[in-house]
Amino acid sequence: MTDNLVLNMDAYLPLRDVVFNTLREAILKGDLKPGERLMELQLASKLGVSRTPIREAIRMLEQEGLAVTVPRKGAEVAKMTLKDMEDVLEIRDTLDELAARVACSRISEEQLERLKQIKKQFEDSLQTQDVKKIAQADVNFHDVIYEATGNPKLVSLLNNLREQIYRYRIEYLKDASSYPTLIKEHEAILEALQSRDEEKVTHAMHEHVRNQATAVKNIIQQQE
Amino acid sequence: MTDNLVLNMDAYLPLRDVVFNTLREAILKGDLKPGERLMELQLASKLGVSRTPIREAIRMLEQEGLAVTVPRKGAEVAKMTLKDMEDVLEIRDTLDELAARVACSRISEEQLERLKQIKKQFEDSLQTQDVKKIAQADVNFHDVIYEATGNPKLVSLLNNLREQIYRYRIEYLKDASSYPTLIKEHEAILEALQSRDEEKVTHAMHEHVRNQATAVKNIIQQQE
DNA sequence: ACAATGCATATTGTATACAACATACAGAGG
DNA sequence: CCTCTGTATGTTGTATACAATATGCATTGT
Repeated sequence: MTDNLVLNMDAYLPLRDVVFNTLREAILKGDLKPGERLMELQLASKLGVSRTPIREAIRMLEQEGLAVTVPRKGAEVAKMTLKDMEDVLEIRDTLDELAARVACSRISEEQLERLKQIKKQFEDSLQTQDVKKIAQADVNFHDVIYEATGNPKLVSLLNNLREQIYRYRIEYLKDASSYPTLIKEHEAILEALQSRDEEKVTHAMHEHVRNQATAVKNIIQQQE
Repeated sequence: MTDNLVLNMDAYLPLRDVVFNTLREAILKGDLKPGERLMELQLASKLGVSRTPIREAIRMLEQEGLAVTVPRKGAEVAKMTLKDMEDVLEIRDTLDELAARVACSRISEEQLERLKQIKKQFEDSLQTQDVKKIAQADVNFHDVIYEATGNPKLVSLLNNLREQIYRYRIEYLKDASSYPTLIKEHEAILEALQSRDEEKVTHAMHEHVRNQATAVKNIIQQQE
């Protein structure tokens, strides 16, 4: 029998996951604003499903830190104060450093090659002025490093932390004056990884994240 | 009007939270074993509630990493391989070090005093042979440090990581031969915090966590 | 004997119904 | 005018009903 027709049964996703992804996207893109109420019936009718998958999705968002619910009052999009952001950035700094250090010894030649290409793509994206494209290219760059750690739990933690600052990072990337610095920092990280110099890698990554942290904090303070 | 009768309305907890806590406890205590199926109807009748709160609790456990669900198959208690545990311990090591470093500069005199008392309580608990009591006393010790960071997100992350290794840590604490080392390590951490020596604190904490990590890994290997 | 098929059953996925509670507002009473 | 209370309404909390799918087993055909 020909086994070329194993059409992927991954097509199915429970509605709760569809709803979860949809709401998460909406929150990160800013379509759902911090403090905005997440009313089950309203969301259900808007998304054309019943309350059940909505509720389950909300429970998941809650655990991701993207929503907050008060019993018998309902859920709302999580607000991020400057303090919250500082707390997240403090953790992210440390874990990104860990990821860099671990990746340094575990990254494969093939992954290094891919990182080099993606670094170029990032630089190209800076020309486009398309902020979301730039953000995605940056995400890709760091994802290679994350995956090189071979630690899936670390990867998902870092992705979660990144999510939480996404809204503000987008603002930061609108400022073209920071691009040269970004390029240099990526360069430094790549080179350090290529030479497998743990000291350099962690330092470069720390520098990179710290700069971003400062920028993000400034943006929040401006908004307040 | 007398305002002394503000009896706390916190008495109410949604069933989903009750179920969540119950299941989490059961998983951590080992009453629900890794790989064991979490069937909604069965749990519902056992806990005397309907499927709805059970399902929501499962979604929460899922995000905590304590349960894994396959669509249309159902949820089961997460299995922990040696690799999974190593991944968790790698993260925990780094974050505990971060917590120690941050706490070092932010811990109050009052908290230091409390830490000192709790350290004594821990030492007392070692005499009792009651493993769960010892584990709790150890948790208390570290909790003071966590809270001293003033970073709630870090606290909840560390609690979550601790949860994931709880089952194995219990085994580790059954071995009385490690007690003297534990006492010394706690002592070193406390002293370093009292002298506000960041270098010493992080080193002591790293040492402490690393020892525990090694022990936990040994236990898992024995079990396999 | 064995593979394929169909059927019964168990279980999850989703929708809906009902209950409990919160909120806002109007009206009664002071 | 103010306060309190009752009521109407909206929303969440929980239970249940129904649909779709997975699983195990018996049966059938070869």
